[in-house]
Amino acid sequence: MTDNDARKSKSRRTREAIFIAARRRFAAHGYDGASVRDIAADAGIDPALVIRYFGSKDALFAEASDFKLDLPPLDSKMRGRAGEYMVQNFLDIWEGPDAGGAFTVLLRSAASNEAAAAKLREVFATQVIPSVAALAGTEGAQQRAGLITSHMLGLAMSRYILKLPPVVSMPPEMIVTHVGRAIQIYLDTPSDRL
Amino acid sequence: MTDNDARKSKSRRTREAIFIAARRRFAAHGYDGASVRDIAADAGIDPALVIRYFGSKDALFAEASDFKLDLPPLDSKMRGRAGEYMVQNFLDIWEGPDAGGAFTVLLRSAASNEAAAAKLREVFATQVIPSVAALAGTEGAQQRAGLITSHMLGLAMSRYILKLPPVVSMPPEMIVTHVGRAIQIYLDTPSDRL
DNA sequence: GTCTATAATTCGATAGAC
DNA sequence: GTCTATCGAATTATAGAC
Repeated sequence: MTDNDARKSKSRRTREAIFIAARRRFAAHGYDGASVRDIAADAGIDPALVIRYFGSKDALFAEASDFKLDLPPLDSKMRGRAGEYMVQNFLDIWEGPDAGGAFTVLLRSAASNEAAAAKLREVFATQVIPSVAALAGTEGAQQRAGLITSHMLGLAMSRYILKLPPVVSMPPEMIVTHVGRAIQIYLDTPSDRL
Repeated sequence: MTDNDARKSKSRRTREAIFIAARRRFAAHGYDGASVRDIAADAGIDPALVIRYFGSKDALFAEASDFKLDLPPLDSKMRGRAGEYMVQNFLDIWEGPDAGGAFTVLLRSAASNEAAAAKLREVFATQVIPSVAALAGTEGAQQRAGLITSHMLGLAMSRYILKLPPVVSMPPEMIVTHVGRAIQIYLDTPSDRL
């Protein structure tokens, strides 16, 4: 390993440290509540380096909140249990191995930051609606997706952001069962009854 | 009307102007996004007066976000349609004559402001849970209220905060019908199946 | 590649004249 | 009762030494 490689490697690790600290700070306190100084302190480096590596706080936020929902392909043969499946997948995003991730960053900030809200709308339009359309047909897919998202986002708000005690202590299986059933109804409602 | 009365009256009107401007600013931009200077500019007065009348920005926020859900009494004789009734009532809070009110202030700020989140939890505990308990019995009332709130808050987030296009353009009757049915199921589920 | 020092704003809050 | 002037702290971002 040459000196050049060593430097490059250290540079990459510094950038990574900043990125991880930023995602955690943004997730915990939102865009406004997380300062560049705080992020730098968490990462153990100087605040100036944050700007040097990412250009601006906005650019860092954009990168920290960029993510794919990664909805697994839901074909029509699993129709009957798609609701439960979607809720389980949603819980995995929040509570799985890489929790505290970009989704928390986005939702927490979106309420008072227009850029974050716009990105959330984009995720909805490009990832949620097509996924619902693939499952229940294109007709009424926007309304179905809207109703489903209304429930899912509220679940995330209640459980992870506001931390309403009864929702926090609810076991995952209970959430999957009940919310899954509600989602299933939204998927099964005939288009002409929407 | 004496000089004293006139002064008092003007004082009251100034305070009112500050309060209205504050509620609108907080509702539109959240706690952090609304500065005392902005609020004063909207009210057409000097920033120092905001502090003079309310003591601090925190105190002003507390007053602007204080509200009662004012859930109408739901007795058990309207059981079958309670879900739709609750959703209609919820829509009225947001879209009725005094929209842009304290609820918007609270929800928008709660995502990144712990004080606002705490107040929202208090509203949930002291107003939502008892109302659900009166309707469906005390057994499992917390879980029922949690599931119902998960849907309602998500609806508010989608329609009023994030403004997801399909949810924004959804006619109220459609929301009442579909979300009302989901709420109804949460109310009707037997306690031993929760 | 990293840090010190600081510029340029913006914030909430205060003191005191009128 | 209202405003002018300003303080002290915090913010993002930059310039330049090492």
